[in-house]
Parts: sequence; C-alpha cells; structure tokens
Amino acid sequence: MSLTEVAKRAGVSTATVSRVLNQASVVRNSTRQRVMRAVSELNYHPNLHARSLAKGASRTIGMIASNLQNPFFFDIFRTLEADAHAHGYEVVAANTDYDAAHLVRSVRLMIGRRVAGLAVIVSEMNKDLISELAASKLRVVFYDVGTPCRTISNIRVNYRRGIERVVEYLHSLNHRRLAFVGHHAALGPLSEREKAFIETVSRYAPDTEWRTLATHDALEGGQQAAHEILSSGFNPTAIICVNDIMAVGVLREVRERGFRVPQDISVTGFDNIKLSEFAYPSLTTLHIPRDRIGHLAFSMLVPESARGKAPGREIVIEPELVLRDSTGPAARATA
Amino acid sequence: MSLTEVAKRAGVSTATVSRVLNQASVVRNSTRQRVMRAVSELNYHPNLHARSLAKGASRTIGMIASNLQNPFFFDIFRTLEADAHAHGYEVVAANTDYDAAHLVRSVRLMIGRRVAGLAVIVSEMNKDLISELAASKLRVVFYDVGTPCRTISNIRVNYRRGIERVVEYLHSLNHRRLAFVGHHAALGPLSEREKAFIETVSRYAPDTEWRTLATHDALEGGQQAAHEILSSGFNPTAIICVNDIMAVGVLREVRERGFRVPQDISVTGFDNIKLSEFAYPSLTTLHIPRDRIGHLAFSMLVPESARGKAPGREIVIEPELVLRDSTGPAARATA
DNA sequence: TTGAAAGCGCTACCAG
DNA sequence: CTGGTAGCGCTTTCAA
Repeated sequence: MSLTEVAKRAGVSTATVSRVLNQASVVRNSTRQRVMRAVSELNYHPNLHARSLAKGASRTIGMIASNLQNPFFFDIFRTLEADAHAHGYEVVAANTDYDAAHLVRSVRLMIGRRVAGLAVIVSEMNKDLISELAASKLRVVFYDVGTPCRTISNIRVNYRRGIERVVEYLHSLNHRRLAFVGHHAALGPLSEREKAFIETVSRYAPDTEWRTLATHDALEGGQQAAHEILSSGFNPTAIICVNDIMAVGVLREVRERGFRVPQDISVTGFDNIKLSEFAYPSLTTLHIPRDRIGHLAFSMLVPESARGKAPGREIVIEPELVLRDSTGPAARATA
Repeated sequence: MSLTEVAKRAGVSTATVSRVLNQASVVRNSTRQRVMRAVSELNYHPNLHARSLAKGASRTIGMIASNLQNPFFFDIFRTLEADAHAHGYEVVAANTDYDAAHLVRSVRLMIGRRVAGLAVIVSEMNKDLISELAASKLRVVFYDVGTPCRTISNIRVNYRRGIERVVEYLHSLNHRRLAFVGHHAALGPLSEREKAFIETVSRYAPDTEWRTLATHDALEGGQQAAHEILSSGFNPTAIICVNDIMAVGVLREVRERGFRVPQDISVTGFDNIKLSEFAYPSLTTLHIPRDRIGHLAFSMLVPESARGKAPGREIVIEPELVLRDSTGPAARATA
C-alpha cells in the first residue's frame, strides 16, 4: 500500500494525496474527503522512511543513555520526550550499558537515521567519537563530557561541589571513616565523582580515613559493594554512594548485616530520584534536576524552540543537598 | 554526504560502494580498500531511511509498553533487545503511559516505520486497533490482549491463578479484611486482575471483607492508595497490590502511619522485579518471568529465529508465589 | 569483478 | 485547486 494506490483509488494524483496527508496548502474539501476515504479503506499508513528521505529531514531526535533502567536517565528521557512531542518530534532512545563500543554503535545508528538532534547522556566515552560527531554537522548535546563548539552544546553537573557538600556535612557530624561506592565506567564523570571524593576528603577532611569501591550500576551492585566493604575490616561510619540506586542496594546489605541506619552507619545517595524518598530509611542525597536537564537538552537541540539559545553553550548545574533519614551523627568508635 | 560522493571519491560506481558496505558479493580487495578509505575520509554514514526504502524491509522491531519506567516492562525490553541484537535487529521502544490514544499513535508510528515486527505489551487497548493491526500484515505479538490469528501471537499471564494463590495464602494466615490496590487502565488485564481478585475472594474466602482502589502506576500511586485505604476506616490486615512498584509505595505509607509490616499489616506485590528483594521488608510477590516473555516475543516476531514456532500461537504463563518478609499471620482484631 | 539504470514511496516545484 | 515529474540515497537486476 503506497501513495500511488491511494491516489488511484481516490482518482487523484499522488501529489494531491500527499497534500491532504500533510495538511499542506489548499485542497478542495470534496477531494480531501475522497482521499481520506481511500486512505482508511485501504488501511494506508505512509512510509516514514520514504517521507524523511524525500523531505531530507527527519522529525525525530535521538537520545543515548548509559542506563535507562536507572530513573535518573529515564526522567531525563521523559521530559525530553514530552517537549519533543509538544513540538511534533519523536524521540528514539538507546542504551549503552556503560559500554563504549555500544556507544559508538548507537551514535552511528543515530547518524544513519539522520536524527534532527542527538542527546548523549552517558558516562563512558570514546576518544574519537567527539570529533566524529563534530565532523558530522549533527546538532549534539553532551552531558558531562566533551567541549562546546559550533554544533555541540554541553550540560554538566558540578559533582565536585555536590561531593563537597556531603563530605562536609558528614564531617560535621563527626564521621571520620568514609567509604565511597562508585560504579564501573571507562571514563568521565564517574571516576570524576570518585576523584572529587578523594580530593575533597583530603582537602576538607584530612583527618578522615577513606576507601573507594566500584561495582555495577544497579541495586545488586550497591549490595555487593557494601558486602565487600563490610567484610574488609574497614568499618566506615558512613557510606557515600555515587547514586541513589546503588545507595538502596547498600541500605539493604547494611541492614542485613544487622547494622542500623543511621545509628550505626550513615548512607548517602546522589540524584534524588523518586525512589530515594521511598527507601527505608529515606535517603539523604543530592538533588539533580532531571527535568531541567531534559528541557535544556531539547532546547539546545531544536533551534525553533530555543529562544535565543544558541548552540555551543555550556551549562553547569549545581546539586543541592537533601537531608533525610539515612544520615546522622557518627556512631561512637567500636572495637 | 551520500553514496554518490563516496563513489566519486573512490573512483567507482555507487553499486560497488553499496557492495562493500553490505559485505555483499565479491569485490576485489584493492577496490574495497579504496572505498573504505573514501568512506572514512568523508566520514560517511549510510542513510538508513534510503536503505530500508530500497530494501523494502527494515531490520528493526518495535515494542510498545504501558510504562517503561516500571522494571517489569523494562526487563522485557532488555531481553527482547538482546535477542534482537544477536540476530542483527534493532528495537525501538515507545511508551503509552496507559493512554489508549497514545497507544494508537505509537502503533501508527511503528507501522509507518515498517518495523519487521511489533511487540505490544500494554494493558490499555483500543477497540479498532486489533483489527487495524490484523489488517496490516505486520507480525504482532500481544501481551494479555487480543486473540491469535495468522499474523498475531499472544502471550498471557494467568493472573487469576496468581491472585488465587495470594488470596488463599493470606486466608490461610487468617486474614479476613483484604484491600486490593490496582492502577487505572482503560481496559484489559488490570481490571482483569481486579476482577480476579474480587471473584477469587468471593469464591475461596467468602468470609472476607474486601475493598479495591486504583491510582496510577508508580511509587506515589501506591502511597496514595494506602493513604486512602488507611484513612477510610476500613482497616485491612493485608493489602494486595497489582504490582511491586505500587507495593513499595504502599509499604512506605503503611510504615509512616506507624504500622509494622507484617505484624500489623501484610503487603504483597506482583511481578517479582528486582526491587521487591530490596524493599523493606522484602516483598512477598508473584513471579512473572520477564526474560521468558522477552525471548518468546522475539521468537514469535522473527520467523528466522523461531524453530518451528509458527505465528498465531498463544502462550500462557503461570505466576509463582514467592514468599518473603512482607507477609505474616493476621494481626489480632483491634478496635 | 564492476557499471548502468530502474525503482523503493514520498515530497515539492512548476505548470495548468 | 490539481497533475506531472524530478529527485531524496540506496539496493539490485542485467550486462559487460
């Protein structure tokens, strides 16, 4: 079923059918009716590939994320998609599972689809990818990676500041043995968060012992990390997690070991996803506004929506500390 | 940058370039080299729209879900995608948010993309949609809805059985005041689960008082439902939830009200997503094998992968009760 | 082993 | 207001 068949059936030219299907220009009402009838009788659905090939532009934008399973990424996706729909765009998302090869694959795919814009919200990164992307004249927005240029915009989070806030806060509560739970990621903001942790501790809390650990980004990852830490002989009074998901995993293991949170051990998250409020105990965490990131990404990608927001910008977001029930004064030192 | 330019640069015809790009037929090695070089020098990426238009077939399969945020759906997506990748397919997913209009929109979009197959994993349904889908000769697999035919396969879960198991289990623990927390959905399996609940109770536990309630499918939805139930004067000894996400929401509200789970109130979930193990207390729930569903969906959609699995089949999955810490004997009746 | 050319289904421009 | 038609970028015979 193609335009031609519809045209034949309606007794008009393909041009006319195309017109009614695109609400474009003027078509006599009776003609429109006839075409519409043919369309529904034939159960016709326009071939979108042919469409965007002919138009030379596709009305879809791409988003690539490290782990859509993590609500942090999904929340961004949601608002991006909402904005997109509001402007007549579709968004197609891809997952990389923190794998650089997978990232490259997805980027190629998106370019192949000739997306109108591409949001790359990932932690891992491939060296040549950025230049490859810069070379293609595709509009791109990176999260936490790359540098702005003519077609590339940037959104970053001031992790360092976020980590500082937690560390200072915990230090003020007399915590002197801290553990940091991160997750594996080739490069970028994760090790960045870890680096931020290490540097912050040595600057603001030099009297503090610490230790870091990385597993995979999931509930089980947090659980496993906590398991290793608690089995290591290093007895932290607080565990700082790279995100809320892992913190929930940590919470469980800590509880199973018979420790009370926060009386025995404090735990913190990062991102402030909805789940952090529903954890037990609810998580002290750092808020990162995913909706804002989603809106920003869209406006940087679709020029018609950007009120004076030229591409090639860089925006930095400051995390805010959210105090809940998973943190408290450090426990007295126990043998 | 098109095939033509690459061909020009490499000093060959477009046909040849196409050949090397598709690993097809024999191309002299030196020629191949030249083409490859031109490709990378030009930073060329084939236009996938043109490709699938010319080929008359796209190597992508579509999946439509009610709420990808809910790990139940996402887990299915993951295994579907893994299978797809293993066979050289891509999968593009869409979300409906339990909205029938949105569903119709997504289906049209998928047909427009000429996907090789479509998995529709939703609760809501539009009357004409099934016939529209049947009319298009697209291979489709429905979850919990529709009836098998030449191009349409079906996967369903025996909810009734699942609900029976929970109700009987709770009844055996002397629970006599049950609440059921569902979520809004125009039609289909949700109200089906609710119906199953009502019928099961009146058949297997006629001496039981009950009440049902529906909110939206999210942590907050569960919380809100619990809030309403606990404020209503109806004091259930157990709350049965339509899925794990909502159960976690319920858990929180129950806890905040000062009730202990399961000593004061038992809570059950459905699906057995990972989070159910990490909830506090861990959730008694019904296991539904998302990975199996994902594999099934793929094999029903892609004939080359189906070993004798003809389309038009219907498969029923039986939920299994998983006992954890959120359930226990009914509390003594309190004024 | 390679090239020429006919489409794939749709849009858009130019006439009428 | 409507029709004819030249592409969009790629694949795929058919010949050479």
